[in-house]
Amino acid sequence: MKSPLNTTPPLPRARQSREERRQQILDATLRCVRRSGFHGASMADIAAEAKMSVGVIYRYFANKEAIIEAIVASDLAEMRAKFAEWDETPDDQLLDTLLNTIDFALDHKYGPDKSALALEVLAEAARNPRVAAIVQAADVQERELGRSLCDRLNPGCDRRRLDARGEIISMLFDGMMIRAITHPDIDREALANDLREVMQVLFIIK
Amino acid sequence: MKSPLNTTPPLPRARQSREERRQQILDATLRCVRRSGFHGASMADIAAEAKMSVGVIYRYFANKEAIIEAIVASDLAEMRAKFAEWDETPDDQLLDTLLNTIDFALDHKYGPDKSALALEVLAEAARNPRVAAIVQAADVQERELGRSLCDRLNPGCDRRRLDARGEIISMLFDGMMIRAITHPDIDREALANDLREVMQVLFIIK
Amino acid sequence: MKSPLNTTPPLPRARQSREERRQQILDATLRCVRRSGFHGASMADIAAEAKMSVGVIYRYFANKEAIIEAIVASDLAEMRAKFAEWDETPDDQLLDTLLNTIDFALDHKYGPDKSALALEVLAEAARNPRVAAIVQAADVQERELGRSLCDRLNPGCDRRRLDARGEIISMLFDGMMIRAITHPDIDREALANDLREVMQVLFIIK
Amino acid sequence: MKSPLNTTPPLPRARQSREERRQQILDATLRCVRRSGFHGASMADIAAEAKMSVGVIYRYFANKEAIIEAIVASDLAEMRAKFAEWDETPDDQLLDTLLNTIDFALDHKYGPDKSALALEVLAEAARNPRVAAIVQAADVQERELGRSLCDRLNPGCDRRRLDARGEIISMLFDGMMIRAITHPDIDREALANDLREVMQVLFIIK
DNA sequence: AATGAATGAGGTTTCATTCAT
DNA sequence: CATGAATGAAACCTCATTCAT
Repeated sequence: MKSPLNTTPPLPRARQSREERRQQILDATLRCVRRSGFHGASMADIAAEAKMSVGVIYRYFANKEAIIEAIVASDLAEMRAKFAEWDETPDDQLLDTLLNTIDFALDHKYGPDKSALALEVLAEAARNPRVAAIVQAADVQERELGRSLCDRLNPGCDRRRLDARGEIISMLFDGMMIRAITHPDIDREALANDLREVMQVLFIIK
Repeated sequence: MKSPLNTTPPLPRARQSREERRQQILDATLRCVRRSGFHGASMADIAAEAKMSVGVIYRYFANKEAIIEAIVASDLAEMRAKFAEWDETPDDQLLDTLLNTIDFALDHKYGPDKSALALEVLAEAARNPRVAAIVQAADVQERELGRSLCDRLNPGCDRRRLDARGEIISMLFDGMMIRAITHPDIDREALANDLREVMQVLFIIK
Repeated sequence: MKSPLNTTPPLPRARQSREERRQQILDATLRCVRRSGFHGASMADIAAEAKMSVGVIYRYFANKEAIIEAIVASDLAEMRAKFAEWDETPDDQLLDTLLNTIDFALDHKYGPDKSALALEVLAEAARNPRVAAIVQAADVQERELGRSLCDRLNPGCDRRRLDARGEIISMLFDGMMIRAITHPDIDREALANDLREVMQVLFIIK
Repeated sequence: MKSPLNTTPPLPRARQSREERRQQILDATLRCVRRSGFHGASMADIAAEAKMSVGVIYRYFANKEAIIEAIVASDLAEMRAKFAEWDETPDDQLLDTLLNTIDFALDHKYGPDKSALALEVLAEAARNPRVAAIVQAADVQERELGRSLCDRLNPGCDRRRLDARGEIISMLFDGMMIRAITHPDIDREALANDLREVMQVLFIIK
């Protein structure tokens, strides 16, 4: 012990922890990316937004791509959290819980920022294999979780049909993000009503 | 004044019309954008791909943004052509025709390039108001066409419900483009079967 | 024919040929490198020295390394030219010609710039495998030429000894470049006299 | 005197003396410079190699240049030690001792790292007057020592000739460092044999 | 009209140096 | 004294756009 008198942590620890600093950079990047896209957001922009110097960012991320990957990963983690929540719902409340998610999903996906980021990520994934790998790995997990939900709603159902139905449900939710761009001012109430009806049909196979 | 007085054409007249030239540039850009995205495609790339000099491109488009806008517009025009086709289908064949579109749609949307471009466009639209305007204007038209189709399948149905249902159908087709990225290797046959069932339900309200 | 009246070459050809432009860049780089070394010479410095913009340099060289390699290559080409000259000297004048080279070599190697560049190249070669390859490939040729000269002076001599002697002679001439740095103000006259004596011994084996 | 009043040593006293610390830094720098050259070795690299923080290095050296200068000086000191050794050799063993040095010199100069560093230093000296001054001051001393050796081998010889011969011998040894780069895979045995013969001639004037 | 060489601002990244802790 | 996070200038390189030919 260099100084046993010192009660504060031996390593003087920065004002902010390494993790906080990383998050600060990710938050700033998020704002920039929403404003200008991955390629439009320059490191200088990000640094300014995070109120840091350009150089310091490189102490926390190897390069710009690493920041992007971190954003993608954290964006996907959010969705996984949602699934975890459903996983703990009792069987008899599951269908209702899922149907009630519709309103939440609509608000979420039609939020202007949320979908913009997701589309940015997807466009990037369409070309950047590393991003594609992250996105697809996350989807594998989501499908697994989704399948177990579907299984509980349709006990004994053929797995092939289960998967196909899961895929269709995913299309619907993913499609919302595109509709949020192409038709931002829908009649959300009418849509919610109809969606609930349709979803009920989709969740119960046959 | 180009020189309307000049009756004899001393200049051997452009081998290609202005419109052909524009299209040639757009085609080249499309190939570049699919390969590297809007920002990854440089004017030099485009010029090389179009077998022109960079300078000449600026005689046909004010700047790179203008080319992008033109591409977006032409991409959307393609979809309008599809609707026009359906518009001419007799009532008694309409549902079948639409259901048969599913296979075509799957092949189309799950094609690697197609969705990449669309997502590129949508991500751009999420930020660039001019692109957003183009995309949304196209969607207004598509919805109009879609509504008339839906109306023929569900005579006398409330317009609000019609629109909501149209929205949901759009979500499904749009969602395919995202699924093409996140889950490119689906069991397309099982999916097509299930989709046909689901679509039948979606097309017929109530 | 775009303009049959135009007697000048059909391609309007830049004011300077591509080759001239390349040389202009190499010359500017040479001045910068002598002043500040390979790493000290920035692309901006080179551009300023060549009275060009930074960007144009990249139309002629892929990157800074390529410029360096070109400099290295041209530096080595110079030496090869010297050998070619000796190759055409008749047998009975060869020894005298070589001995007379000593004065030229001293002036050349002790010139302030010449050795600086060579050492820069060698230091780079000591670490950069691509540069090392260029330098060593050139040396293979030089040795071949040197061996044929040595062979003419020592007919029937064992090749192994021939090569060793050639190596020693190379050491002497290469060593001059280092001496030019560590002891720039030698008594060049006394040195030339002694060198002539020594060389005579070196050229004639045994 | 850090604190002569303080009889009890509350601060555990630096484990290493200031000089040891300096040497530690120089050693680390040496390893880094051999690996990547003066410009390639970053302060962070050096700190990591020396297992210190960057900050502490600045307590021992004003800046990076000062470290380099210290390295250059220490590199030259090594050679001086060699001369001192010879200085103590009795006259009747001197020539043999010197000739036996050849094998050592070959191993030393053809070592990959050694010459790389020396060339790095020389290239730097060719541009940086401060480094040039250090290198040249060291050479003055080496020449003095060399002259006294030559004098013992050639008693009563004219100083001008002595110096010239010394210069030529220096060229040979310095040249080895360049040959080590341009022709690293020589037939070292044949070379050693021939060198011994040649050296014998060089050491004895006339 | 067409060319493609030239421009130079702006992109990402590195690194010597400082200084609060 | 030691630390290592922070700074920000400067490095290399790219590219949309212009313009002399």
